[in-house]
Amino acid sequence: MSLKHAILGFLEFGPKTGYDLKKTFDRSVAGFWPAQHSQIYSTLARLEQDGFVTMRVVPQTGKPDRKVYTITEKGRGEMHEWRLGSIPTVYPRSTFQVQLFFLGLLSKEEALGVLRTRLRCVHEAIAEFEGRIPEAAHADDPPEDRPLAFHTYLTLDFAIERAKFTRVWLIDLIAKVERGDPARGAPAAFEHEHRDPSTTE
Amino acid sequence: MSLKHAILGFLEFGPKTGYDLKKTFDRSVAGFWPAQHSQIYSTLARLEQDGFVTMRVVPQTGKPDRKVYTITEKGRGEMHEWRLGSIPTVYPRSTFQVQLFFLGLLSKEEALGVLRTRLRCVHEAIAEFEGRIPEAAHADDPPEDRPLAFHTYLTLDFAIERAKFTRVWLIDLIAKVERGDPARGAPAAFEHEHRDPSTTE
DNA sequence: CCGGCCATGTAACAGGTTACATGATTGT
DNA sequence: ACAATCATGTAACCTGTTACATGGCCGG
Repeated sequence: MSLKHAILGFLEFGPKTGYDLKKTFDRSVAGFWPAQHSQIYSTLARLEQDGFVTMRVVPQTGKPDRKVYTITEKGRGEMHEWRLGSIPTVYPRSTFQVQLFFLGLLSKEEALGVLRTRLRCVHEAIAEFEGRIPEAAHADDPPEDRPLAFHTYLTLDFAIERAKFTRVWLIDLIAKVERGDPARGAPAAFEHEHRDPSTTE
Repeated sequence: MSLKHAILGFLEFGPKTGYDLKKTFDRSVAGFWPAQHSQIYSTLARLEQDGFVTMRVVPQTGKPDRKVYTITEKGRGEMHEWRLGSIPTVYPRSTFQVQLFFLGLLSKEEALGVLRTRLRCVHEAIAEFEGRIPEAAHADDPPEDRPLAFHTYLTLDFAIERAKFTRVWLIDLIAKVERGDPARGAPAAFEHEHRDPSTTE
């Protein structure tokens, strides 16, 4: 359960409300761990019950009262352990790979269409990530979040480089399909123009 | 919802029972779309209700009866559309990146420890994937699944190459941290030996 | 006047995980 | 004797998504 630890991680930099946390999430880890405010609020409640954080109400006039959460020593301990612990390598579900897997019953032209569309998406993603670098490299408004800047940059860099890798891999695959040469062991998967029900069943 | 389409995709190669499907999943897409048998059975029931598949009971003696599911024309249509459609680029949640993000409050040595552990995991993953290539390249037992071999290989190749990319990226990061030179914009995140609560709050 | 910001939640739902449950046959 | 294979499911649970709900203040 990573949401719990992400929240604890942010609270290590200073007390925050659920609302603050939502903004912090959106500014930093949303790319690989998005969180709805509804989920943040309910997780905070559970963290308080479990003694990882404490809450104090700060009354306001005109606006709803703020519920400010502060991480406890127990919370810091939990977070420290989690940080050091090796995380079981879980392979995230990938719709892209499922689509790739079932591309076989398409004609060569159809398959190329899908792959090229995908390539454009990856391209756009790279551009979007790169556009976020300047903003990420500089300190954000709340001064207590400033140490986050480097890590936002770090994960952004990872995302960009990985997307670039995906791009070359896709370009490579497209070239192979275009040549009608899907490398080793291919049972002529991209050969036939259209599936013939009588042969596949 | 990709499970639905993965099931339809497999049924395009021929009628199958839920049990067969579970095995097919484990042999092919489990790396990026695992499925429990409980989930497969309930999804099949819904697919039948929606008219994407039909079911007929094949009685057996000594064993439980088989419920054999066959894809309908409607099901093929749905699958064909899904295959052609561009899938919204969803960034899967990544615990690894969350851990990376919150590495900052560790000492340099601790951080290096975590990164090196991670590197070993990636290393092992590569070895495991590569070990699966020969098995994937050859036809599987059920003859109607033979066309799956190439696509199993394709997605396996993607997984391997991506893991190799991750390996290089990690090695690079480790080197940077060792040099104490975390590149551009780093606010000395790996500098301090241990967090000092009074300075972070 | 309207939309957005502040700030909190609740509730229904969808998807996925884990455990429980049955029971004969076949192989070691 | 014991475990695995065949073959089906149910039920509780956890995580995450979407929509509903409130209400004052501020800027254009």
